[in-house]
Amino acid sequence: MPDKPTLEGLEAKWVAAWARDDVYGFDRAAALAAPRSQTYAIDTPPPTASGSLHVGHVFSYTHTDIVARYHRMTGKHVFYPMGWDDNGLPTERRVQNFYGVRCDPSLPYDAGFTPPEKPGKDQLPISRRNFVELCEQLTAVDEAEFEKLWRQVGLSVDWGNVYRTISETSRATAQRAFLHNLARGEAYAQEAPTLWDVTFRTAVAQAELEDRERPGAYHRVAFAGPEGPVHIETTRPELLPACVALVAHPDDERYQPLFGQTVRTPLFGVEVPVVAHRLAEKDKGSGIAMICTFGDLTDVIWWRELQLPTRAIIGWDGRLLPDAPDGVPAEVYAELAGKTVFSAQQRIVELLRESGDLEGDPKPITHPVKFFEKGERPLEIVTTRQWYIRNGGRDADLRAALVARGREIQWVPEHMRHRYENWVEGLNGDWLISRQRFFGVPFPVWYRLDDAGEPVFDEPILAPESALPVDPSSDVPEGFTEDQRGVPGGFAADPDVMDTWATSSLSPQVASGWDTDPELFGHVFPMDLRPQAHDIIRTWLFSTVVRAHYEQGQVPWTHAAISGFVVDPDRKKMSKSKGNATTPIDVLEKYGTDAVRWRAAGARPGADSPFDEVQMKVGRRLAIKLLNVGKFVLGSIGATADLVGTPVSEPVDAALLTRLREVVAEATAAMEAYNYTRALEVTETFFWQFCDDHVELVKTRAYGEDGGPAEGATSAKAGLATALSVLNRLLAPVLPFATEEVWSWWRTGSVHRAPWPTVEELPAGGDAALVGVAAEALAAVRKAKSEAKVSMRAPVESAVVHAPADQVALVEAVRRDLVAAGIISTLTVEPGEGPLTVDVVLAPAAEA
RNA sequence: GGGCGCGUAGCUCAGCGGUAGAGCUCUCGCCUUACAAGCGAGCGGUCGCAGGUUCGAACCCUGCCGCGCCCA
Repeated sequence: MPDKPTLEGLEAKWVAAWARDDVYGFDRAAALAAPRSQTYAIDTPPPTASGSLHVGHVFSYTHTDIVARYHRMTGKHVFYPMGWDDNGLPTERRVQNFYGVRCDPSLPYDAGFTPPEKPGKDQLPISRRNFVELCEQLTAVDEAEFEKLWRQVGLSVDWGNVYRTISETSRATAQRAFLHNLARGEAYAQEAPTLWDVTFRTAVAQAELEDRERPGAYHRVAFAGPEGPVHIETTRPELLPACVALVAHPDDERYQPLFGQTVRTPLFGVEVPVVAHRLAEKDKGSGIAMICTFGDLTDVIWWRELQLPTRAIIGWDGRLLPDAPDGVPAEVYAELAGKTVFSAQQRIVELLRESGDLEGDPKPITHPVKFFEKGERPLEIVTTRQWYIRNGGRDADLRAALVARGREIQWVPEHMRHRYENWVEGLNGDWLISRQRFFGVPFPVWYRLDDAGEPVFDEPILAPESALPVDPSSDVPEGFTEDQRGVPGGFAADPDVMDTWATSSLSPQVASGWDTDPELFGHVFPMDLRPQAHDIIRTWLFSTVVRAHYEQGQVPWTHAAISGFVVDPDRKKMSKSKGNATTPIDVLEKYGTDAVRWRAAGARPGADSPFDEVQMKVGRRLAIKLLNVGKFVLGSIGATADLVGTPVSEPVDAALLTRLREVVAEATAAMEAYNYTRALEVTETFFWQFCDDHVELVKTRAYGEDGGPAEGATSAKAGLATALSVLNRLLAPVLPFATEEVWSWWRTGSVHRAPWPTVEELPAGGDAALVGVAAEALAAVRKAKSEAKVSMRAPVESAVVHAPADQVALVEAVRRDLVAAGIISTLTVEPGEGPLTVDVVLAPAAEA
């Protein structure tokens, strides 16, 4: 035990010791030999390896760690893996920026390639394989940094069980699950209009959309009707060549005469029908709108339900296609071809003005526009061939089944269930899982090429499961040779990769060994806990439920614990992109890990909490206090381990331990309910009362200096030792470092493997009410001294306690300690009316 | 527009039918054989507003107002 205990250095010391002693390893054999209820399995969120961790991450991962530590102390085998989400677009972006390269799949692999020292002005095109290698290299570096931070945070994960979403196992798992989905008809490919990000040149899923308010303008444009002009108002006049119909509401009397007739588009003179549909809004603009292929998702619905032709004009790059669509005069379209959407709009507006078909000036408005959440340009809709997994967006029965799955999960807090149900019930399409990107899990699919070299999509060639994982762009399907790749009569790889969520939605399967250790998987799945933040309920949580529903016919976990965000003083979510993120490492070093964890524990599940450095000091103070009281009880007072649990003879000691039974019961119930905040609160409140009142009351007796019978000293020491042992363990999940330090001074083994305290290990014979009465009496004496502005060591000549009749005996019970702690010469106890009061007469020497 | 959550002391939050709580801040004290990075005491609130139910309402019900998040 050090002379002057401090928090500094505890992290380094214990992180190393825990690793050396494998304190947090998962004992597979022992777990499998025990009943399932003795295992606690956690589906840890794999952080985005290419991202950066901020204080918000530290908080939420700490929440999970507190739960894990609690369950470990109750004797369970805690299955607590860590994952890194390194596959996907964020990594591609980081590699592009870090090395100044871009992926050009048409280039050959360069075995001797080394990336530039510094990114150049222009991005250097490199082959897909070289690009993927850079992704692998950089994520490995990033992941090592993450692990270091997590160890410093004290996460008790099993570092022998770390997975990566791009690893061979993850790729095989994702491909196998996909093949199963395909075989069962749960996955399919379809050529369909798709929301498309023109910057990243990839399709995006509904879950990745967000609406952003953007300025726009209504352009009032005249179409030539049978009996004069028909005016529509549109924010996207550049889509005029893509117009296939006009639409109004069936009840709209203004346009009923036009239904079934045709009108001619301005500039292009294309005949388009006027149709009726319930989704047309009478009070929006002129009440009649043009349907284009495609301007927005409503256009897609109209196009599909009304069986309209397709006149696509926007290409993958967001520019107008080189050729006019069928039926649109090429000569008029020619000068628009190749323009961006923005410049095409400008030109069309000029042309409409010249032709007189634009009425008045455009009316500026602000309206919501759909964006890819990671994108900076509005999404377009292009028709492409994509892979989907059915998620209920087009099937009410499936939707209901998935809602029912959500009800099998216990949500913490309960109201987060609504987020899930809202999302599932609002789905309007299946889950688009293919991405036109490079660093991801490829689809294990090839296509035969016909004599014209066109892929035969109807008959995909699937990789055999025994061969997984495969890379169809380098592996060759059975019955073909590499020289047949890309030639007529040969074969071609499916060029796409799966979206990251399509792999991370299998995190329970990946982490639990579905593909590698069926025995383990059978034991730990469904897992006990999915911890995550509320922003990804619609993505990660939902997609994981979908995959387990299909593959295992079960929910993937029994509980979902949803953390809130750490927000800045303006209540904005902390995030790197907003520039308000606090780097965790500085805070951890300034206040110590335990202090930061203490603050994290103060954020209840689901509740956002503001980042406030002042609060860190409070946690730090608690951790220091624990070191100090430990040193005092074990050092100065000389309590020893063999006294833990030995009988106490003094009522004050018995009362303390009986009161502690209530604390243990309440803290345990709270932990079982995932309410670590409440567990800490009751423990902490008791802990400070223990330090400030109980220790102060009994220390003279414990020293054997109060002149009373000698058993009193033994009783005091036994009470202190027992309480310290219990408090040490109750605080261990939140303050792993300080508690381990104190534990090491007098016990063997790690406190984190010690049994969680139970009510049974504490005596029931005391009167818990005595704790409060003793504190009240002591406080009254202290108040007298404080008001007299004298030291707490000032002697008291006489004190007269007026106690309610039913408390007189309790005051008598604490007499011995009260006299010693208050340095009271004569203590009288009298029954009185009202609350307990003490008349204090200070000894003359003490008065000023 | 729909859903969910939240409005309690200057700040952060408990309490969710029976006399308004904690921590921080602030003020005033105190070297007390663990801790001055400490200890003691004190100041501070018509519990968002308005109705209703009840013997009794921060707490239950209704309606407003404000804030946040999710979804359109």
